[in-house]
Amino acid sequence: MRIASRFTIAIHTMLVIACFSDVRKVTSKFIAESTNSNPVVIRRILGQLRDAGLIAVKLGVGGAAIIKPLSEITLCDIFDAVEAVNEKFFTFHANPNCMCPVGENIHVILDGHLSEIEQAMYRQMEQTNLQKLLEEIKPFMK
Amino acid sequence: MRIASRFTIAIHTMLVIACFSDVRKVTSKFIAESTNSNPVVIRRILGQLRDAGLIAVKLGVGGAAIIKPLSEITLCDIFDAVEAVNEKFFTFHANPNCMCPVGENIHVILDGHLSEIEQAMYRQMEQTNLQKLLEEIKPFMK
DNA sequence: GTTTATTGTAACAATTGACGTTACAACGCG
DNA sequence: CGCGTTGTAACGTCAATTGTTACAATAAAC
Repeated sequence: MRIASRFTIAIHTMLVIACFSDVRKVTSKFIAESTNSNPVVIRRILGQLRDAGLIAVKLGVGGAAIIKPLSEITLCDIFDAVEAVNEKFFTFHANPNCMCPVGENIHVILDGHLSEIEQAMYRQMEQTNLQKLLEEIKPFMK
Repeated sequence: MRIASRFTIAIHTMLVIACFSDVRKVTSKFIAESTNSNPVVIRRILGQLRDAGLIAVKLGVGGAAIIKPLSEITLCDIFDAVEAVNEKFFTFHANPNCMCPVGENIHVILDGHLSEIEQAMYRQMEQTNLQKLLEEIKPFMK
């Protein structure tokens, strides 16, 4: 099991925008060069970040900017933006046999525990925001 | 992003073994019927659970049994058994551009935070063991 | 010793999702 | 208008998951 690289690319993307958007125009091409990805892939991610209300992207002239205080954007927000929120984190096998006491009750028994695991991950993701990450990068920048 | 159904099938499998192995022979076919899966798929999972030291599988005559105290087998053990342990949980995009201050330092900055998220999930998975799950199922079994 | 059910494993197909790529219409500024 | 850029559709490729068929190896039962 793996979480798609889309997540780390999205974080990287947000940091590039945060670092450069007042200095220069941050286009999908520029971000693609920093992430070693592809402008179209980046535009898809930018679209998701925009739909989540985290950034604004200028049509025509180009360029992305962050439209929320950096300290209020957590890794959780970015994760939710680029990984389908409505999808279940854990995949449950379909139609367990209800003639078996385990199969009949596995959902009732397990759903709560699985949801707690997911929540633990989310709580931790909420602990890190872009402001914090930016402060960790700054010493390397000058 | 999704965690493969292998994980919930493995939990289901362990519960079936725990419930029935002293009453009857628990074969891959029997488990496949309860999970609505396939005997070969189950045998693959049984192999992983065996390699992790959680169960023993009788060759020839058939049948699986748990070889560790139920209270000492957590969802974490099962997760580690069926999801490749050596693999990274988060996929990092390859070769970020080291000519960019963000690309150059993204790994140093992010690795620790990502690892904390992963650990939070693991800590929660350690909170639930098979003994607990079995007690939750028993009322339905009578 | 033969029969029987079962495991372990290889091999393959089907499906899905991620990522990259090409192409192009729409957009907005100079 | 001309230019660079975005948004998006349409594909191709690749890897992982799940299911399936097939079969040798195993061990108990008879």
